[in-house]
Amino acid sequence: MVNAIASKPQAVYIKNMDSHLTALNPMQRKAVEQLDGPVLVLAGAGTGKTRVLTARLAHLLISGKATPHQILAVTFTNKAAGEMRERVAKYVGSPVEGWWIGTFHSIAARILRRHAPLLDLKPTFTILGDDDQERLLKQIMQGRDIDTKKTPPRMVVDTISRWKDRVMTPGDLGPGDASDIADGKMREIYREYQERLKTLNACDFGDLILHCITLLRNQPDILAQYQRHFRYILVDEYQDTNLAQYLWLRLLAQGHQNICCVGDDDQSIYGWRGAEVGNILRFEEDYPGAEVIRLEENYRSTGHILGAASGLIAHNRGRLGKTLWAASHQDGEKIAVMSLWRGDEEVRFIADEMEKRRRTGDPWSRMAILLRTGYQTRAFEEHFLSRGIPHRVIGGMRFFERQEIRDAIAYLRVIAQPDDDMALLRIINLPKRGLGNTTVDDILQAARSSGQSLTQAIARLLGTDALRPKVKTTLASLMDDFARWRQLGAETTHLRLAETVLEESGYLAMWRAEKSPEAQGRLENLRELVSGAMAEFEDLPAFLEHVSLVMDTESRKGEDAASIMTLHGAKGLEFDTVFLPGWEEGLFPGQRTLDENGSAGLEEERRLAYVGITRARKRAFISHAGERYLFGSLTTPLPSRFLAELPEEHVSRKMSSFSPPRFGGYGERQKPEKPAQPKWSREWRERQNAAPAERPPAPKTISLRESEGGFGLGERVFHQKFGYGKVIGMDHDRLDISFEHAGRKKVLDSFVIPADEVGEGMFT
DNA sequence: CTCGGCAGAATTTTT
DNA sequence: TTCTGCCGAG
Repeated sequence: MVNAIASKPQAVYIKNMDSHLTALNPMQRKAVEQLDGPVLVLAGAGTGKTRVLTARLAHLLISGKATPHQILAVTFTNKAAGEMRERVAKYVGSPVEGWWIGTFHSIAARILRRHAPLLDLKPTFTILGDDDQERLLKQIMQGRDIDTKKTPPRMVVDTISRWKDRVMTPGDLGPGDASDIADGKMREIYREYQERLKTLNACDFGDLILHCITLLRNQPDILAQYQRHFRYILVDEYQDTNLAQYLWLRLLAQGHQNICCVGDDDQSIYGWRGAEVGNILRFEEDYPGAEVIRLEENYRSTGHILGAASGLIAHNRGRLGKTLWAASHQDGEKIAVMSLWRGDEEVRFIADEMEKRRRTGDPWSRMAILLRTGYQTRAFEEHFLSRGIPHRVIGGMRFFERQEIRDAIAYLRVIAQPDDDMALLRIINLPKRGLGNTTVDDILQAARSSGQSLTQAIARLLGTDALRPKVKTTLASLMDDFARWRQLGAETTHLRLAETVLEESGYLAMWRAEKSPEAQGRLENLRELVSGAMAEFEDLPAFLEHVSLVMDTESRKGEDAASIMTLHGAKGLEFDTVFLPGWEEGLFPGQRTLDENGSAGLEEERRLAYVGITRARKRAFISHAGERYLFGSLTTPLPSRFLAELPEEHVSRKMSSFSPPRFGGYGERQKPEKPAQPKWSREWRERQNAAPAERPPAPKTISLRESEGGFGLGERVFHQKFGYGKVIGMDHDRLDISFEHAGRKKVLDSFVIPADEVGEGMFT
């Protein structure tokens, strides 16, 4: 049985026996060399965490304490796992295939497949993505007459996932749990959901860990095998583990307790999806005698950046406490805190600043805009597009989550696993075949009452008169198609198969027929799926397993482009120049977080701010606007409280001198005059005055244009809407301007500024 | 069954 | 503002 766990033993050739220890600082070296017993490595941002992790792995091998197969190394993301594999491969001459380096979920799935029958599953069980989960739950809810409008299935999915994170089965729920959701029927829904999963021979992501725990708890002999087998355990991003993952690790580490967890409590930003900072805070209690090693020497950022970040995070309670210090003795530039009048001005300011940096030789790829929410990206994207700034929006819709990709995969799933009902349901009427809700419900009904899968039920119904003739013909032909494709799959490559299926099913034709601009992109994605993603795998089953676990593909990299992404997406990355816009109350910290999670939520937001600042190597710009269009209406947010928490000695606060327009804009309906100072300016000042002495002074408005009419004939000016132009006439406060692109217009002088004040001149 | 129109909502995200 | 999902009409 133990041999079943390990794949075939391989010889390990070590390159450069000691190279993994050179160039480590004393603390890093300790973290690498302390191999036995529980170790917690508190690795602050930029302190060389990955390097320690891989060096430690190499050290285990070199010291002869373990063979590759006896080490379990767990990460959260495939990206992190991939990087670890890659780095380890540099130390070791053999390929790292078959090693136990992977994500929690992929390793759990691997264990689970070996013992599936013990959990009432077939080893071929499918892993449901969240859209499958959502559709399944929606079905269940509708079957129980629960209004899916009042209770969005998404919410139910999340609720169940959170329960699974906390290892709660339907039986563990008290009557009070989530009684406010779904008419208080959550417990029954959850129970039915689990039953349906079993029937479907499927697991969701939570189940992978949960079933594993059940297995290890109920089968002491199997647990003992794994405990013996994994002599050393390494865990990355420990602060992100949830209760289930924590227990899973505990089970495996019991006994030898050779577990090394690396993490940073200050970078715990996934509480909302079940991560328990408590796991890392409690480590020493959980593993008595644990060695705690702090990595505090930061190799990434300048002194000012670290000072500002440290000062901010110091406002959090309940942290283990670390003091980052800069390895370089350079303080660098202070963090620039920018107060701007309007959201669009903020966008323009950042674009200006980026272009300026670009002109001095900084590549775009070393600049990033980090945002609290996804929808904030749009404004930047649009502006960058119009200005020709190369950029990349990271995050967004991932490749395997795209509709067309999931559809195509559903076809392949039905071919590989005829009983995969979720997949069949997805494409049964796609492209439209006249198999609508009524028909599908009938079939579902029939399948459920006979305990068969959909495919089986359809086969049976085709032999009866239960179906309308038209429907019967359609279904028969669809089933014939699948039978033919399965046959084809045995004869040709999975790539060829995929092409044929997409073509013959009419799926490609469906998109070709659509005239929308996206349709073209969808076809390209499908081509990419076959020639790119699928081509990397041996056969269809291998590809499908990968797909169910991995929702990520590397989009084209290597091109020089600035990054636009959420703060969450930026964790683990670094850039020379980082822009952090939108630091406004309600947005960052987000209103909803505050409402729902109170001070714990606030602290997590603050950690997010900390993560953002510490992404910067050389400089950071933090900004907020006094007015911002949000969902179509104008808001006047206050500056984020985090701005006031930044230590004064590490920031320089600047304010836009661009006079706020008193009207909506040229040619538009005139709005009533605004107060001389925006709301945020006054209230912020009040807050500053009320605050203790160490609070920063209120930002000063220095050079609001003294008076109107300061323009001269022939002067080059800039207008927010019309761009650059030359003054060719004046009449009191009205200027006659010939714009370079917009032509000749008459505008109020308060709408334009001298062209040379655009960009750097905009601030004092 | 399909399509068009309208109402309502709109963090953060991995596996 | 923009997207989604639902309902009603054909």
